[in-house]
This record gives sequence, C-alpha cells and structure tokens, in this order.
Amino acid sequence: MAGRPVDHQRRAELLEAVVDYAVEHGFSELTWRPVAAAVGVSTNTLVHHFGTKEQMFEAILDRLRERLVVSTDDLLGERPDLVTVARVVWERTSDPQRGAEFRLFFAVYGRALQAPRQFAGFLERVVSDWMSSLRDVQVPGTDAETATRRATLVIATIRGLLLDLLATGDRDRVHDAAESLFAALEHQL
Amino acid sequence: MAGRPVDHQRRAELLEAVVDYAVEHGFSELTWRPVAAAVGVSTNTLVHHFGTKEQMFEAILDRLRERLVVSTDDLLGERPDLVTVARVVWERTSDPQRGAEFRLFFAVYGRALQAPRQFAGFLERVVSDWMSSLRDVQVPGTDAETATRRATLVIATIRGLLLDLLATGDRDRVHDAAESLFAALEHQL
DNA sequence: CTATTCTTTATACAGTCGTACCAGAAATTG
DNA sequence: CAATTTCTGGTACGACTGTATAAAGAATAG
Repeated sequence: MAGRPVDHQRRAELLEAVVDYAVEHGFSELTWRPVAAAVGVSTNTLVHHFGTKEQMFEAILDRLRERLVVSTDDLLGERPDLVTVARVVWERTSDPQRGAEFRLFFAVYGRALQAPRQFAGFLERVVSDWMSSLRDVQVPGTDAETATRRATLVIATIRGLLLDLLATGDRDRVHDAAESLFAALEHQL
Repeated sequence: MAGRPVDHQRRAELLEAVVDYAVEHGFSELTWRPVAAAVGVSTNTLVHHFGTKEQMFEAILDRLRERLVVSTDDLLGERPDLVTVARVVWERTSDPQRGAEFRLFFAVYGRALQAPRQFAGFLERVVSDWMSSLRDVQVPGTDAETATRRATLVIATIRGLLLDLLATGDRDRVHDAAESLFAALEHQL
C-alpha cells in the first residue's frame, strides 16, 4: 500500500481563497468556473477538493463562521460583563473593514431562511452560538430567564443595527442607537 | 389609430401570482420558466408584461413592499405613541402566517447588501420608510435626536428579533425579549 | 525501478438560463 | 368590413450551469 498522500493543506489554501471570493463577489454568484478562474485553478481542481457544490457551500459556511467567531474569542476569555461584551462585539461587527464579511453573513442568512433544509446547520447555530456565550458572561446572581432575555435582545439588536448600518451607511445615527442600548443594559434592562 | 388597449389589470393579476410564487419558493429560484409554469402561462406572457427579469424583480419588490407596509397603515392613522406602535408592529411581523413574506424580505435584504447597485431602491427605502413613521408618532416634546435614536433602535430590534424567530422558531424566548424592549421604551429609553 | 494514489487539466454532456423572433388569436377604431 | 395594436404561445439560440470521464503529471512505498 503506497500512493501520494492527501494534501489537506492544499484544500485549506483553496478554501481560504474561495471564501475570499465569496466575501468579495457575493453568495449568489458562487459557481465553479468563475471561482476557479479567480483562484487560478481549473474547475476540476475545486471539484476534486470539495466534491459537490453543496459540499463547497458547507465548507465555506464553516470557514466563514470560524472567521466571525474567532474575532471575539479573545474577548470572552477575560470574563467581562454583558455590557462590555456587547460594546466590544458592536465595535468589531461595525468595523467598516469587515463589512463585506457581514454582508455575506446576511446574504447566507436570508437564503437559509428560504431553504431551511439545505442550511439546517447554519440556522441551528446562528443564534445558539452567541446565546451560550452571552448567557455565561452575566453576573452569577442573574436568573436563567433574565439572562436568556438579555442575551436574545443583545444579539437581535446588534444584528438589526448592523443591517441598518450596512444598508444606509449612516454610522452616526446607528452608533447613537447602539449607545442607547448599552445605556439601557447598564440600567439593568 | 386603433389597436387593442393595454390590459393593466392583467399585469396586476400576473404580478400578484408572481409575488405569491416568490413568497413561496424564494428569491433565488425566481426564473421565467418555473414561475410561468406555476402561474399557468407561457414564459413569453411574463416576458411580455414585465420586460426583462430585472424589471420583474423591481415589480416584485415594489409589490412586496406594498404588502408589508399596507398591513400597518391603519395603525398609524390613530396617532398612537411609540410603544404602542412598536407593540402592534411586532405582533404583526411575528405573525406565523406572514413568516414566508418576511423570509422573502430578508432574502432580498441579504441579496441587496451584496448587489447595492441593482437593489439601490430597496436599500434606500428599507430603513427610511419606517424611520419617518416612527419619528412622527413620538410625543411632540421629544427632540429630534432622541426621536431618531429611538426609531432606529425599534426598527433594528424588531428586525433582529424577527431574524431570530424565523431562524429558531423559538416564540417564547423571542417574545419575552420583545417584551423587555417595550418595557425599556416605556421607561423612557 | 514498479505500483499506487493523489492532483490537475481538458473535454464533453445534458440541462437550464434569459431572451429574441415569429405567427396566430383577441380586441379595439374607423 | 379592414387596419392596428396587444396578448399569447412555440421555437430557437448562445451562454452558462453542475458534473462525469479520461488522461496526464507528481509524490509516495516497497
């Protein structure tokens, strides 16, 4: 038994380039040939490493999720309170340099809502990923219901504000509204 | 000068059927042939009445916007306060029977964020439509900045909560969070 | 070296896409 | 009636889709 070993790193490289393309060109224009041309390989190279197009979608979503989560991993290690987490998360999600990533996120979100079967994994995690984190950072005395309520509200408001910001680009108005959320949280919402 | 008159009503009928199809089957599967088959006409009938596919998209978005706005027109006529409006709007947007319409709304929203040129009209109105209404219903004494801040927050939170609800279907948790938003608004957020 | 497996590319195939073209039916004016 | 315009459907064309197949080159083990 011999043979050339599987090159996992090569697949990771290709995935990174494919995700970059998705972030730049959008989710609805994600077809083998244009992606392959942009990456600089033949379409069959992509097919060989990712299998079917649906499997490539899954790989892209997993990687996108990693990118979006990793950027707040450091934060949660310091065990801050909910308001601090909300502030920092908002700072990072509203960073203009990451706008394209979140535009892709919402594009996937919208598609997932209309094809829940295909995007079952995405829909299962899109809220629960943050829910657990935001519940844990609240003061120990908080009862479960209140913690869940606050976490739900923080996730929803930040995402809603981000939708507004990405659509209008009106940073002043949206940041002003975000500040009032944080103020409400400090007054024990 | 004679000739058969243009049948505007026929176009309206077709548009209604096409929007129904879009609500049911999603925005990414909106192609001439399947739509025509579902509506019960030939593809050329649709092309004849709508022109290009992009023009059909615009017609669909206009009609969808009408459907979503009309459902809250009656409410604003009674000049209630912001909290009342927020409550009623949330009641109606979280109505399970209208879930498909809002899934389409978010699907369009996500696509629009990645193709701002094509969906410029949508992006211009998606926030401003509500902004003006929600600013107007606040008590006369409210200064402009506060009114804008509250309106922005209400729109964002309702949309974020709706995203959560449509993804998870967890009505109890999301409605609980919505209640806490209304409570915060009553305490002069 | 040979044998084996992975990687890459070229080619091809059936299907769908938007849409242009054409012909006939329907509805109007004169 | 004839003339004109809209409405509808059938057909066709080029472009693009996902993906299967086959054939090379590269990297390993024995």
